[in-house]
Amino acid sequence: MSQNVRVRFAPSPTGKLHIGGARTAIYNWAFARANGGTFILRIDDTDPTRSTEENTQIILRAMRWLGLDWDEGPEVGGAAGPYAQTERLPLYREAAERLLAEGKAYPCFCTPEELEADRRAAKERKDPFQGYQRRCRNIPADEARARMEAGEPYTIRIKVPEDRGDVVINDAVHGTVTFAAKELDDFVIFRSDGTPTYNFATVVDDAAMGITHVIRGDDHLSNTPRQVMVYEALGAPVPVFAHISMILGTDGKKLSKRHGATSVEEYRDAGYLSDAFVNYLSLLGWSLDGETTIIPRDVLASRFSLDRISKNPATFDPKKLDWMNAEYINAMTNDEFIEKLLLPALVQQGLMDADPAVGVDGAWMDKLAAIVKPRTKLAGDIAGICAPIFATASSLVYDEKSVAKGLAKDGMGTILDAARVALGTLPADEWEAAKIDAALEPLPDALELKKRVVFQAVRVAVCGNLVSPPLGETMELIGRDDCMARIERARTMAL
RNA sequence: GUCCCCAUCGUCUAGCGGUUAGGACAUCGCCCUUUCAAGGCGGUAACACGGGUUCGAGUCCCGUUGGGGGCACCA
Repeated sequence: MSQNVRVRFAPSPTGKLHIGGARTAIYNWAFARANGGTFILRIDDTDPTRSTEENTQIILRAMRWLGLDWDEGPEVGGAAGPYAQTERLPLYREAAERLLAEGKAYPCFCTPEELEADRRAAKERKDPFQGYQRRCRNIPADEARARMEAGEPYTIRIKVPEDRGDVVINDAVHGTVTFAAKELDDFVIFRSDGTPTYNFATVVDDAAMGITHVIRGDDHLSNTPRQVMVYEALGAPVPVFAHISMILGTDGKKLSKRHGATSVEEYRDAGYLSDAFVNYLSLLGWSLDGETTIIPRDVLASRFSLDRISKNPATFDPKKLDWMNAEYINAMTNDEFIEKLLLPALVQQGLMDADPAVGVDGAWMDKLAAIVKPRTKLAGDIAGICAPIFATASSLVYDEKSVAKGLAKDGMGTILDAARVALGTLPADEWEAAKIDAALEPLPDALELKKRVVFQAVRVAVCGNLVSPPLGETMELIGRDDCMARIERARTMAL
């Protein structure tokens, strides 16, 4: 890539940043980074009725969370600004007037009704060409000017050159795509209300901003020949296109609200790690080598390439995302885990003082992290795992089913009594996992019961649940006195 | 309707004329184990269909079927 790569992500602030948009942003960003290029963020808000400032902020926030830093765009500025289309209106007008003056575009006075009638007629006579019938294309220039000056409403249409042959697009992912010349339409570039249409504004901007590669969704592929017409009329070089396939829901249908979470912020709030999320999304339609699945963002930023983008539409698989998130969590050091996930979760649950300096025993915290980390798939799991540990003998919530299955049975009281005695021999300063385990270890034989039954009973007594992290570790963290008190309390539930 | 795109395990994909069709998620089994995780080992599972081209086709060509997208004074 010898030229200076300039790419852009240009979302419309008509909604939140969704998964598909996020992936497009990631690809653009990664491509720029891998080629020492410039990544531009532009807000395509030419549709004032659906665009909102609030959505723009949501998108910027999502981009920051994803860690996709832009070199030019809102808040950082740049030489090619401004970076919101509503602030570039004069540029579009200027460009349209130039095309008008050069005879590369013309005013169209057709009313919506006339156009609709033409469309219907074309459909009825099964005309292979269903586009604009070019009624106004040959109105003499002076007549057109007179009607415009008289205040007659008009749109501006691009004039597809008579001799323009087929439009051949060389797409970086699809290869050569040909659109027949007869399909080309004199489409509207300026509305009668004086605003530019998307296909025009985008090209004017991309040309003005020197965009070299347009990486965007497949849904724009059919628009591309139209846009090529604009580039040519403008006399601007046509960029390289890379059309990436859509992301589908688990049912193979286009991703929508009914597939559950579709916006980036929902994933952020659900407790996914930005790194894992970006890694997962980058692999939806791209591969490094077909083998590697864990791809840290710095590798993505150095190894991303257009030629390894897949043509297939991809189905979003939440299960794999979950796995990847757990993978990233597990790869964290204990300290990282404590700082980024454990502490914040505990503080949020009110289990810990907001001031991290208060009441945190480093060694204790490290042991907690060691048992919580491998059990955490999502940040949201932490509170549930920690709850029994942070409870007290009186506040601990006993799970009904667990009590019924593991505690409220004949002979269980005997187990608790034996456990209390065994643990009672352990001095407070020797209350550690290995010694707790050792103290409990002879019980099954002594009581002539299965290991499982014995430990189940103690587990439910101490943790309130049949499921918990390893007993010894857990009991060490809970502390001697509280464990004894819990067993005491549980004794009343056992028979 | 018309134009364009797409087609390998359930899912994401590797493959770029000769492979026991590879990896990952999911799933199943085993090991570890006092429960749950984590980890280790192993299994099930795919070239949509039909024609060509070729000594040889998952790979190239055509068609069919099936999905998706565009065809607006929406982006």
